[in-house]
Amino acid sequence: MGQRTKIKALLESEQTDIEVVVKGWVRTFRNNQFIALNDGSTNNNIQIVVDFENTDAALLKRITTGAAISVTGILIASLGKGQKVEVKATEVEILGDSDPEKYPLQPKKHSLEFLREIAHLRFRTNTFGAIFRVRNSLSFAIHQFFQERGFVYLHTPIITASDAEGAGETFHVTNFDLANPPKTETGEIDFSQDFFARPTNLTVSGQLEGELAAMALSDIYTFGPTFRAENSNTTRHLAEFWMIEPEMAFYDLNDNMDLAEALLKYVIAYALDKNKEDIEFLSQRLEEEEKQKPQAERSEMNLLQKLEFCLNNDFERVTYTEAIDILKESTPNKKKKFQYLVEGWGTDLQSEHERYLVEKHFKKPVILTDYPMEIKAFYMRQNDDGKTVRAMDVLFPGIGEMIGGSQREERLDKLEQRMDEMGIPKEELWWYLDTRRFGACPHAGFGLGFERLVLFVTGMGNIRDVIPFPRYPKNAEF
RNA sequence: UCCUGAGUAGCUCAGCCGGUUAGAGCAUCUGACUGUUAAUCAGAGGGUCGCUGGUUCGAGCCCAGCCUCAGGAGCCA
Repeated sequence: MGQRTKIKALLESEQTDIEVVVKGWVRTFRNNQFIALNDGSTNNNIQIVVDFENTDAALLKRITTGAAISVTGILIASLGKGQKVEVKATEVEILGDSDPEKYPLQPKKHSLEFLREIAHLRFRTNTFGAIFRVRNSLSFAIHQFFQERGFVYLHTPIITASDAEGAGETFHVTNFDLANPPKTETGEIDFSQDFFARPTNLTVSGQLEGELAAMALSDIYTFGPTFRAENSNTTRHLAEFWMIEPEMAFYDLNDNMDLAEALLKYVIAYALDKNKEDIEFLSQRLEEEEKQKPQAERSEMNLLQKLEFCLNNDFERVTYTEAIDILKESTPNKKKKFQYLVEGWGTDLQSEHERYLVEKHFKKPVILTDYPMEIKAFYMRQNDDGKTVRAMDVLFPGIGEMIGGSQREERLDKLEQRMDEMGIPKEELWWYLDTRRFGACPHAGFGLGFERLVLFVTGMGNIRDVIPFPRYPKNAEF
């Protein structure tokens, strides 16, 4: 018995009439003789032809949807239509049975909601096979992009003590017996007896630590899990998600934007090249889904066209102030179609405003910059006008904010002043402020939400479908 | 957390104005057929109508509370 060959290689094989061994999971078994077999190497199945008249009936009965089998046979040019090659089986071995009365996946369309409930099995569907192969490629491409440019991959801590970053609600980390935690004399929980001798939580961002490393290594990036305990119930938020956070010394905001745009284009192009078939499958899947919708709600471009369009056009770069002017003069604002009307300068943009700018006005990715200081984080570099900061948000159609970043405030006095104003405890972040005391330099960085990127490239509608086992309020199954 | 909608067979869904034994397609099982493409044909089995309580002679249907899911909003990546 020879080595097993993956189905992707078999389907691409130039040679036929050779003996092969294939292993995989049965998708369908038609007519008591045709097995559609898949091993995840490609979305396409290989057809196994069983000589049912000379095969034990008890064995045939065990070839059911979901069963794991090993097939030895001859790879031949297919005698039927619909596929180029097929495997004429000489031996079929059942590696793992799959009780058809209990196996939940059927050879038919299932709703994404149902598949979410059986996330441990949804890998076995065409859609999720494609999604996770694309996710893999995007992940690899991100490393390749940064490695080609001399960035250092930095592992920032998952457990942090500072709760001062203001990036959101945190999950606490402790080894206390929660039913009976040590108390101080005044009746409060005594964290001095906890594992780290202080309150700790899961990271909400590796940025502050990333900045420390950039102040020596020049260009670094992180790519790791991030945790937010916000009670967010949307199609674009998770409690546990993966984030890419590059941080570059001697970069200003323009350099930052250039890098962000280059990164996104690089990884999208990479996935289009490596996962053409998967993305084509997802594109077709979307088109069929769209046929259910009324004409007016269908998108103008299919998924492939959207991705190509994104590659071939410069992202629009607009300041917050310019964006407000555009929105003020926009038809939906004048006709009072917006739920939140745009009247003055200074408030944050609502989802509907971002969507109007990206999907209706510019019709391409938009980078908004120079937001009002009041609505942005303390570490963003202040502009000379005294009211805006060098922030940037990269907005994508259908997704909203894909990237959030800024040039960082490197001037100690400005930074401390802002921390005081916003009530950020300077003592806790002494180590962060030290970088401004010793060899401070202009620098910038951003955070890219990995699942939002996967969402865009796969064309999926819910972020819970582009991560293997999503964590969100009231859900940590699997 | 807020707004809207939904929860009926393994899956997708229908179920009239509150009225007899709750239906269909697919899946499953049995049989037939055997170059099929989510095979086809015939037959069969399969239900705590999300949960709890209430109204009523009678509730899948009406009311209240709760749970879960979806979409939108907020928080953000």
